[in-house]
Amino acid sequence: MMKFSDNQPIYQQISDYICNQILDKKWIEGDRMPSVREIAVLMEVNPNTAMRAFQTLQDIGAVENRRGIGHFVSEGAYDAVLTMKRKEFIENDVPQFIKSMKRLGYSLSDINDLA
Amino acid sequence: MMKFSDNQPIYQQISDYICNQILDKKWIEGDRMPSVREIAVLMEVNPNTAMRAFQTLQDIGAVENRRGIGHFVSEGAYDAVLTMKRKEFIENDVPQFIKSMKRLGYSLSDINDLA
Amino acid sequence: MMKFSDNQPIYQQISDYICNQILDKKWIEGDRMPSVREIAVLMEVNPNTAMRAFQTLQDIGAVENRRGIGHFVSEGAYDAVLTMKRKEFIENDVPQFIKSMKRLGYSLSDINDLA
Amino acid sequence: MMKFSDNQPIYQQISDYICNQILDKKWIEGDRMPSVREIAVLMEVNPNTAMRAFQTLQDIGAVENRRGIGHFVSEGAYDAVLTMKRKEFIENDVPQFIKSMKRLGYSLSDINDLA
DNA sequence: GTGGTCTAGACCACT
DNA sequence: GTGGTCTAGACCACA
Repeated sequence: MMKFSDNQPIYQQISDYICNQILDKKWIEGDRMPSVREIAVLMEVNPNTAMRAFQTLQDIGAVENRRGIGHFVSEGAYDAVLTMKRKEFIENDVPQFIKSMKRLGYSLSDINDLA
Repeated sequence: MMKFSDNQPIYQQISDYICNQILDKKWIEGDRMPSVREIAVLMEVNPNTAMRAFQTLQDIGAVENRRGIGHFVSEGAYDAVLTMKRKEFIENDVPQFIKSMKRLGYSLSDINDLA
Repeated sequence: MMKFSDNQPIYQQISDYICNQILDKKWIEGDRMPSVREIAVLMEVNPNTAMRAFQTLQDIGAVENRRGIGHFVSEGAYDAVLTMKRKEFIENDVPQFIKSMKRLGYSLSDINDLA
Repeated sequence: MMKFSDNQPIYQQISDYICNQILDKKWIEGDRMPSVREIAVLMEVNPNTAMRAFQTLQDIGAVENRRGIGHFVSEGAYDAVLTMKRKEFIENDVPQFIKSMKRLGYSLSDINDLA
């Protein structure tokens, strides 16, 4: 169902995947998400690992839990995730990318050609 | 002396730093590099960690060891590093960057404005 | 209708709420209580959860069930609840409160000022 | 070595214990803490459980980790913990305590006599 | 030696 | 059924 890379913890890859689902509006606010066990089966992962993904999502306010019922995409999840990811992107990814780019002798128009 | 991030091994951060010194022509081919111990002290790092950084540099042919004397920037180091880093950049960094960028609703011209 | 905290079972929060109604003499002995279904709807809770709240109240003798009719505040409910809650308060809550208070550098007169 | 209560997760009781050590100045900033495995043995708990305690402490900034070396009481831990615990106390514990107290017919001078 | 991640599987409280 | 916690034990990367 899903290929995991080795240089990042699986639970993080799962929570990133879910964030992307939210950003792509495939899962919208209020939606009930698959249960921990379902995710575990779908992604061929231990339930604990799936659980941990949900917990990190809860920490950033993207997901909330109704006890005994399941996890839901929380109110304002889209904005919360978008804002957080954009901040990370602008503050970390972009400067680092630009720095590497310049060091390696490329310009943004080169990137444009590649994209 | 140097701040290390948590999501990447320290030895790799050190070897990246050295690669950048080479790319920026601050250290050029034939230069004698600081000893493992000097690096360890300067960067407040375990000597084993500094050693491991040198080993990865040796593996990619950027550095060579003259026994009993020290480490030197090897012949052709600049080209070797540049080629390798460019390959990584084009194959991994650029596609990933573009994907994030699109998902977050930015375009290359936005990036241009930020840079 | 009601906000539930996460660190305590909902059925317990409901039964506490009802105990408080009794202590505050808002519901007095012999009063007919809302039905399980009514509670469930009002509090947006699973009927089983509401049911369980009633059961714990029955266990401590605060509520009695007349079959086919409904739940009633039982004879002596006020005294029973008061006695039980006081015991809990003196034996558990007070010592724990005092301990936290001291550790955080407050005295009872500080609390008095806050209250 | 330590008795754990049933109505709170063990990992939380451990992290509370550590917070108290910090508040009581038994462990001060910069101190190296026992390793995860040591804690696990001392407290007769699974290493994962001890680990989780450390992680919650890291989240609140009381503890930091030097990779491959161990966990340390972080700079400013005392203030961070004190501030956080005080906030919780004033905002949650005190009002709730006062409310119970009044409802059960006690006054602060009664509490004073008990303390 | 250290922490970090993961699996397998159990048990529990709650809805 | 749901999530939450815990154990036992493994493997890995890192210092």
